[in-house]
Amino acid sequence: MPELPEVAFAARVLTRATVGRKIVRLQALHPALKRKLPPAIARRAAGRTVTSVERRGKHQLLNLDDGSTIVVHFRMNGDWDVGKTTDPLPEFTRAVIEVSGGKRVALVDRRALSSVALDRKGESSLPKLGLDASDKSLDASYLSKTFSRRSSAVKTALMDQSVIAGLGNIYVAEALWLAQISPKAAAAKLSKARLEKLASAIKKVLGAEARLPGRYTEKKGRQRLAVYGREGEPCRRCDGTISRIVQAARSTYYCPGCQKS
DNA sequence: CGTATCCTGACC
DNA sequence: GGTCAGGATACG
Repeated sequence: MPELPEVAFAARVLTRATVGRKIVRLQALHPALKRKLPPAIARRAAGRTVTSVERRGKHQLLNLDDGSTIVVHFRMNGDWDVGKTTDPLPEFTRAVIEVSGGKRVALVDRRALSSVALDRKGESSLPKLGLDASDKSLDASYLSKTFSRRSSAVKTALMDQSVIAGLGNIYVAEALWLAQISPKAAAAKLSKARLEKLASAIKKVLGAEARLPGRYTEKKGRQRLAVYGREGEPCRRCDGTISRIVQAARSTYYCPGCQKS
């Protein structure tokens, strides 16, 4: 369930479950997660109080009262399951945060690609992130500035978290369709007018997702996607047919009829 | 820049 | 049994 609106939602769930509470136990259960969070490191979080939860791009940060931070990334499939300490852990639980009051938050991720790290005060395992995709100041001049130095296709540029933090494969496809820009278009060569269209398309796509009930992972949610996962289906805007290509080893869906370079 | 890789389940 | 998956990064 990645993509920014879902991570924003997850961060709110995490806030309600943990802020103001003391961490009783932090533990990675799966070997792949233990590599980044070995038991000896995880134990440092015990006894600390969660002061706040932040989201940066698709990372969730739990700030603790000694200045350390638990940094979580869901990658492809991660999600929170909030329950009581006495509840059985859901299937595919990869890490657990137990807090005072008998609550526990389980990180559920069948692929085990999620990551949890504990940074000491002053450390940061966060990569360099660009402007947050939901930031109001995202506009054509920001896009123009960051695109100018790169030779990549606009789709690849938008997926780069150091350019814009929080955009994933689905919303990039949807935003490009809305803006009528081909994913193959060279990022650096887009006109200011088209970048303006793109910036407002990004806002529109993220805004709509944040407001609507249900998620795109559900059948109902999929219906509002114009191109993602719709190879071979008719375009909603022109008489073209949605095609799928591969860019940077990821699927790209678009309409060759109305999305131009 | 593109490609391989982490990991495991779901689906054809 | 093969292929695919919404992410990110290390590598060539």
